[in-house]
Amino acid sequence: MALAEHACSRESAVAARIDSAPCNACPVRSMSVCSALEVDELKRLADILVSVKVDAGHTLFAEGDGADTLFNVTAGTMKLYKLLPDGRRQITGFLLPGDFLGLSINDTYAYSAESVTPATLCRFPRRRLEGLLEDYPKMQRRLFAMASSELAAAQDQMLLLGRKNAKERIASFLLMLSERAKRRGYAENPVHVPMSRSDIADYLGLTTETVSRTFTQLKTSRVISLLEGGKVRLNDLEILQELAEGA
Amino acid sequence: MALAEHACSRESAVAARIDSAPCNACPVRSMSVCSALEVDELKRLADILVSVKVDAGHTLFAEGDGADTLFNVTAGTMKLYKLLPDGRRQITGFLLPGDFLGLSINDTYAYSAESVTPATLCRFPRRRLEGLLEDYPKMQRRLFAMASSELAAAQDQMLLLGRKNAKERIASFLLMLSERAKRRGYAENPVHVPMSRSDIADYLGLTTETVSRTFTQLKTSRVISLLEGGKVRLNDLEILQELAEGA
DNA sequence: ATCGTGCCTTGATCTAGATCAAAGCGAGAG
DNA sequence: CTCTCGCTTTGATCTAGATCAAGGCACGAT
Repeated sequence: MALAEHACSRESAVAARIDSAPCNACPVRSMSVCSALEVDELKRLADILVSVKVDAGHTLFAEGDGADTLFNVTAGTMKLYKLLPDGRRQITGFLLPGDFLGLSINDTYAYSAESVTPATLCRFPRRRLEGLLEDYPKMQRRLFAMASSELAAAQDQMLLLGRKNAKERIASFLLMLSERAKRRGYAENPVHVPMSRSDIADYLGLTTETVSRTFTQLKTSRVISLLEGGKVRLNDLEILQELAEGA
Repeated sequence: MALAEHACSRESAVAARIDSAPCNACPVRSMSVCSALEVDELKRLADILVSVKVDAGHTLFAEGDGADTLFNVTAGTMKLYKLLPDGRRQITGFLLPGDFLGLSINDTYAYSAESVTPATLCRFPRRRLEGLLEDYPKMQRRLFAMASSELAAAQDQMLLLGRKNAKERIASFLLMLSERAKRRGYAENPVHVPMSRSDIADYLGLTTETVSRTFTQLKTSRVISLLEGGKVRLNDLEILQELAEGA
């Protein structure tokens, strides 16, 4: 029996305590921290989590907020970003189902989190999840592995932001989206690109205009095709790969 | 009794099995993974590590090499970097004593590691360290905390690379170095800047010329002073902070 | 001492991408 | 059906920082 409530400090979100055997049927179980746990252990996880549904454009939390909840994306796409005082924005990552968010060193979030599409997430009280990590070292290890691969992705992104030109950035971005979709079992070619030009720009350190022009260039040179509903067909993976590395 | 040997596949490095009670006296014990262990537990760590000394400019390992060793910096400064096929380089981080390197998701390094100054490191066989992590969950947790804070630093760096201008980048860089030095108990103001202009450029996504000009500008406006031996005095932290955030 | 060989700095010019400006275009509201 | 409003595309111009080009300076080797 699900009960609706107001979930977050910001705007409205619908939260529902999971009825029964929740995690077992979870579509992202195999992708996330949960994959570290056995069926019976999952019960303890289910006990501390609440499922949250949000509309597109919902701010889950903002940089500097007290970081007492962690989340796991189960459906939809989220974006994480940082702002400079004058409003310049850097999106540090897009999250897909299975991704974790909310980790922080001190006790405040180091970035803001907002949904790109309608999304659902599992919400965990930080303290209680930490308790679980103490009891289940394999879960701790799994979380460490996830953080490590995020770190590797962050280093790739530094190379992109520091040294690649606009075309290389867009090519890399499309390949990355396609690769991630594939590993989660979604369509990898036509790849779904749900975020706006302006989000892409803020992720790649460009402007909307440059992103738009570069998409047009790639389309004109037949390397990609822009389809309906935010889908992009990658017509020549090989060329795209070369473009991405500037070879 | 120390025995010298050739350590790495690349160039020569001097490795020495530690004689006795090694970690106890280690200058960076409190800063690194080791801080998670008690004196008696440290013995097991000491058993699997070898101390390595390298000259400045020594390549410890290269991107793509088999990642079967991990390192902990005990003295000196290291740099990690990624290369594009045409030689463009992005330095993804500078490591100070206490920092860990060598983590990888698959079994190859995702970046190259080279010493900026003469350095000493502890070298661990990956398998055996992983064994230790299984036995000591608190060490696992400590490593996770270190990875998390590296991740947070990487996100800051994305903001810098994606959205800050040259002056903001240099100001941020100097403040970051000073802050890190402070937390490790080194001099924070005149701050030691051991890396070349070209390394700084490749870390900040600029060219040597721009780095040099920007240092000159900051010097001319009396915000910093360039001292002997790669030291930089930060004359006005407040202004520097404002410059860094573009306020 | 003198010579090189790498840095580092400074100057002149160029350019990729930003900025400024103005149409298209499309989905939801009325 | 038509009107908006927000997003996207395209065009014209501008500029921060890259690139090209000399010198200057310091330190190790001869």
